Amino acid sequence: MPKLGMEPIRRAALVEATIAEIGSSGTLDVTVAQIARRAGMSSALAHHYFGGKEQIFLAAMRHTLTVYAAGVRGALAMAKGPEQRLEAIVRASFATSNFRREVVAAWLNFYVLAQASDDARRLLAVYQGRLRSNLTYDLRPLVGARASEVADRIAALIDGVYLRQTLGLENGQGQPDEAAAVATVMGCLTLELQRGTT
Amino acid sequence: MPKLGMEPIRRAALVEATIAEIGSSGTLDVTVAQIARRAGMSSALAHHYFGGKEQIFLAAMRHTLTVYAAGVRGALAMAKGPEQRLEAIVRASFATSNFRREVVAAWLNFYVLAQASDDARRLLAVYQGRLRSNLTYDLRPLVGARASEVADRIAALIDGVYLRQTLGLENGQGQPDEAAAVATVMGCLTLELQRGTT
DNA sequence: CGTGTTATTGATTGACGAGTCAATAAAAAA
DNA sequence: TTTTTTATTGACTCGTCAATCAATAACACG
Repeated sequence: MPKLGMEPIRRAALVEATIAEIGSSGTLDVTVAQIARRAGMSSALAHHYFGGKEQIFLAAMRHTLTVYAAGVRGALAMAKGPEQRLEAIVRASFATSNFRREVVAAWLNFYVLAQASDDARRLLAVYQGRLRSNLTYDLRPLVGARASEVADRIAALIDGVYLRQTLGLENGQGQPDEAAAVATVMGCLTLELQRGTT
Repeated sequence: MPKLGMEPIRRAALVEATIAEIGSSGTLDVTVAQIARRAGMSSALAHHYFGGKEQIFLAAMRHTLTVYAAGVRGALAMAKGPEQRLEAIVRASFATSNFRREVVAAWLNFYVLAQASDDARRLLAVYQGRLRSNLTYDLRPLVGARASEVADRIAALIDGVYLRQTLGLENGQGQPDEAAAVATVMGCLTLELQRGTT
């Protein structure tokens, strides 16, 4: 019984199912049929709306990125001063909406895809650019000329903490430890701020 | 014209070819035939010696890990005192033998595989355990109780720097910047050491 | 020499999966 | 009510690829 206006609903369901399926298999080697089944439709319909497997996955990552960006904006909105803003960025990076097992798995696979797909590479560059720019902006008043260098370090550390989550959860169950992740990064950041402009 | 004692030679060739092939495609989606062709043999022979695709890849990573471990041991051998030893570990992590584009690509895919394959997970755990243990051992006299925390941070940073290399090289050519990588990690480490036991 | 062992491959099998298409069904528009 | 548009799927095509196998060739050894 086809109802109208299904497209956005189907798309959203597929995006969600894609993340879930990658999270549960760990791999990008998920069949369109699997994703579609989880989203409650036939694989033909998935192809109909997205065109192809890679496009489904890119849409999923675009969505993840959007959620992440919104989180950062939200956290920044209520931060006062550079220090608080920096902490807001870090906290947002590990906020529960992004820092779930499935999402982390998707990120990891996204990095892999970025090596082969130009579209994925561009998308990833957007994320990295934004993060870097956000960090540098608020680091400038605190560490001056070192802002750029420190931003790189913090960004790498954030990515590294993500990366380690994928394995830390040996079991396959359980969610990442948000507080520990924030502490790890903030520890480094604090030291950098104490050092200041040198 | 079959010559005897080919097995070790073939195995080595396949291991090397695997890294190269993954490096050039970026993906783990490399066919056994591709690897075998690059190694100068038929795919049947590759199966003959290794049994299956995953085993070929695991052998390649085991080899990479061995080379890495040897590098660390070598660097440690000529380091005097904890500070020098720590720097040796960091430098070895980014030594040219490990820190090549293809090898980094292989690492990345290895992390992905570790989510799905128990063998890969175990192997990765070995690496992480060794790194952590090496770092903690030499951090203890310098930062005392914080050793464990700092080791985690440094290890995450190292992994993060690796991760970022995969994308930094937008072109697909060019090799990672060893000096910059070392500087990034040592910068953090230096701050931690300055802070000392607090 | 035979006989067994190691090396090697072309050809084949069997499975799986992406993407297409024609057909069906319901709602909306005319 | 006919017609068009949107939704939806089962069935099919076409490739690809891992893995197997039977066959061939050279060497070692008694």
